[in-house]
Amino acid sequence: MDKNYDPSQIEARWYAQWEKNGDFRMGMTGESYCIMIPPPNVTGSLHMGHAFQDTIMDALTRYHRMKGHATLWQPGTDHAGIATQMVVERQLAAEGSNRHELGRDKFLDKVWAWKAESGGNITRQLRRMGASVDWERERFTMDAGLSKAVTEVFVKLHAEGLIYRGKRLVNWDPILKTAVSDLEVEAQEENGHLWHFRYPLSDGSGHVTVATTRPETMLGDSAVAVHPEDERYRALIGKTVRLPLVEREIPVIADDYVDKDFGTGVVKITPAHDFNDYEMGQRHQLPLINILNDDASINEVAPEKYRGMDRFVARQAVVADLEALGLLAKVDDHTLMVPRGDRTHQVLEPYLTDQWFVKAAPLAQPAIEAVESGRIRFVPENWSKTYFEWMRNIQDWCISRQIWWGHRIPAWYDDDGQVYVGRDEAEVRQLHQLPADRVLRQDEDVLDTWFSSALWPFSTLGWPERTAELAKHYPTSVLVTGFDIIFFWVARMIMMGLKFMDDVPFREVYVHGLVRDASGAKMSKSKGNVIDPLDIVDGITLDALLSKRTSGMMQPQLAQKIAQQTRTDFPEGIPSHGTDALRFYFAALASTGRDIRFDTQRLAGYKNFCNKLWNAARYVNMMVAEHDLQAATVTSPGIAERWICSKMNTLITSVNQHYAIYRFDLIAAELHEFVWHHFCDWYLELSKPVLQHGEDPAGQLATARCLVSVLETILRLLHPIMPFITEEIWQGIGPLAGKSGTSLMHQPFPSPDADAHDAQAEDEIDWLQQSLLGLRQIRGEMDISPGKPLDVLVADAQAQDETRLQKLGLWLKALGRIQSLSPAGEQPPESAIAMVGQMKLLVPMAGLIDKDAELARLDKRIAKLGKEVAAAEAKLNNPAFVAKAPENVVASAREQAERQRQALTDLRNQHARISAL
RNA sequence: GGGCGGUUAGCUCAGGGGUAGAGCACUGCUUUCACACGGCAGGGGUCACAAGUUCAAAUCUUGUACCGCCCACCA
Repeated sequence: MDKNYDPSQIEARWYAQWEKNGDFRMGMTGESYCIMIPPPNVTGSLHMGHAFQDTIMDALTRYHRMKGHATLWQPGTDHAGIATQMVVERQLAAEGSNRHELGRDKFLDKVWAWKAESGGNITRQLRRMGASVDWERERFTMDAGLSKAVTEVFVKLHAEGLIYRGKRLVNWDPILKTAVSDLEVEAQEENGHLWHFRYPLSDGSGHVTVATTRPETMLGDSAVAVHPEDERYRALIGKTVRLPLVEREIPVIADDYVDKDFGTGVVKITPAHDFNDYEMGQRHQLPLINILNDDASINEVAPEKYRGMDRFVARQAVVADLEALGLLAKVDDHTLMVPRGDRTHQVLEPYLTDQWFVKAAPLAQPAIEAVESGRIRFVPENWSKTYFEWMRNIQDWCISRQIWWGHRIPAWYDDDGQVYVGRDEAEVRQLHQLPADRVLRQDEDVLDTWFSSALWPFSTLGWPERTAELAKHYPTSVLVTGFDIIFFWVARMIMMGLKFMDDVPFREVYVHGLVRDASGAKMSKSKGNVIDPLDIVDGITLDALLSKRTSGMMQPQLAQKIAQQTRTDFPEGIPSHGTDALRFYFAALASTGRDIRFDTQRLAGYKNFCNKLWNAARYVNMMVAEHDLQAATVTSPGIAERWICSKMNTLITSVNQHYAIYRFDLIAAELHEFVWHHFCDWYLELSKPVLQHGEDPAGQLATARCLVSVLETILRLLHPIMPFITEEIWQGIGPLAGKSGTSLMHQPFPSPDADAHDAQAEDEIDWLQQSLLGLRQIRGEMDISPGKPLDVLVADAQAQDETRLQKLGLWLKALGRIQSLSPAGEQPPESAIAMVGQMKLLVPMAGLIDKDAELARLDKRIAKLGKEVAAAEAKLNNPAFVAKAPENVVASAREQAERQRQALTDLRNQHARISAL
């Protein structure tokens, strides 16, 4: 083995090997453990969020695979309708073309070509992360099979009246010229104005003043509303006003939606361009006056002057014209929530169009019950509240999109405008007995991408066919996802799963946090703070990082600032850390639900951890090389072996428990603690005197065997989180431990063994550690060089101490660099003392220790202990404590106080003796 | 307006009624034959604030402040 751990070397080899051997293949026998990957955008690339999420899913999958479960981690990608179409349209724009020029079929060819070109990117990156997905089962939401599932679901829901078509007010993106769902609207607080306009009463008796944040919509007003109990305006109800500029007579109506205290208490009503006004329009049978074209310019319904103007241009014109007429009462600054599209970031307009909707409430009800009853459990639990909140107020879901890339809606129209829904045109004709000469046109629209994603847990398993894998792996075990798509995806999968599979799609939903940058900001391309996980893995030079962050920007003016920040944050670029270190880092930070602030220093710490493990393995390999581990010789474990096995058993129990509750942070912390401190700092050190200087061949063999077996167990424990380094080391260590098999990933995950618990061994090694700690403190604080051999005297040794000195003397001497260890006798020389229970270890001061230094050391200890004794006594002197606290608490407080008092007395005596010198 | 988080050592985070923990950073010693990406020892926190419950509160209750997120129709 090389002296230094080099991840790039190791990681390059193993993934290809595993994949070639079919190691990730779906299991079909035994208990199912199945995770569906949240399908990333097929043309996208891996970001930190993916890397984090994939680490968790891979750790779970590998853990359960090693547990012997029939695992399936189902991979695949999403066609991401709007996002992908936008990318290709941008490419066309760069070529000076557009999709309309190209036509639908040619445009779709282009998209497929782009998918073929860039679609492998994210799956390659997934491989680099070590993801043990079953690539043979990779799916794409636009595959024939999945498309068939989409059609099937659409047709069935439509037949049941759960999908309907209707002219409704929807959120309209005037750039994309498509409807989007409520969820795709991002409301942003922005500074705007509140304009107050006077609308003259038709009878000439005056005017009412209305307030609006969108003046141009007044062109489509069809009423003015007041609160029915508003004294000020009671007399106006039923009258009409003359809408300025348009010169239309519109009624003054009463509706208790109006807030008397906001603005003037009079609201202009524009049913075709505002969701509330739409509702009110329905209640009062007001006409819907649509004044916008699909690009949000003013249409021919408005007065001629405004036609063709963009909405914002029209806004200024309307304000100017009203002002000229003396009808502008005032303008206030006003902050308002502006709805913007999550893709284009443009202001969306409520717009009246024909769209397809899913009737959500009937589907939501069982989905709510599934979580209430615990058939689906959120981790952490509090996310269920968010889920309930949304589901109980769910609105119908607009599923049609006026774009080209996606699943075409399976509906056909004849020339009379009749709509027929069916699996294909032939079925439609047959079902409705349409004559062959009846011309049918398929609906131009495609479905919302999330419609197909909602079917992912069963469409990927072959539904609507009743496949064996569907029977085996549905419902899946857990969904691992971010909170941002609970509504978009999680809720909808639950609704669709219950509807079409009659069972939940997954039993648990593990909701992880967001990966943020070092200062806590969300990573985004426009902020230039994105870190590509693979740059952490492989490393990247500053120049490459700079060009990555500043090229292809939507806002090139930010490039300089981003470059500057990047130079500050990563003056030397980013060194290579390897996949295993990054994965371990993610695991260590994955405490439930909390966001991760990316911290390169902590990450570097885990790279060091890999190096530590690597070198521990080198040591083990070297030390056991000369022993025949497979020899028939029967050995019995020594005290150190019993100790490390006992500790390891505790670890195994804990790790298994923590997997069950998704506490990867605790798993990582405990593994780190065990490997570094228990195994390397202590057990490897304890093994050295035995193997190097011991004269007991059986003991040496026992030690060698234990080194190998503990290391081999460590590798199995670490493997789900750090697959590469563990596999690499295991290839050498596994056989030494008597294990056979081509890969560590199929070895059994360690399970606890009650017999391994050994309180006596733990007590004895603890005694040894206390003794060594005491001596090292003296060395440290007295500036005695670590290599300087000591002569140590022992005083006040109890019977137990004597036994332990016998038993553990070899290690005490070797690890403490003690050249002689002897009884102190009646009149010991003045010494620095280390106390281990009653026993005292004396390091004679002569020639070694400075009197003042020792006094200072004692002062420090006395002060510290004195405080503790005072606190303990105060507690025990409190009668309420003694009377009311549980007996065992009082008893242990007494015991501890007694020990501390004794130790304090010893220290004071020692201080007095040294002072007297 | 409603809901959910967070506030613990310089930094990143665990802990969650019984005398404060980790990693990194810091200080001193240390290149001894697994590892200097290392070893040994050490310093460092009135656990945001206030009141309450309790023998005992960083931990439970209530309130306050600040930070963050989600949802919501006030024109």
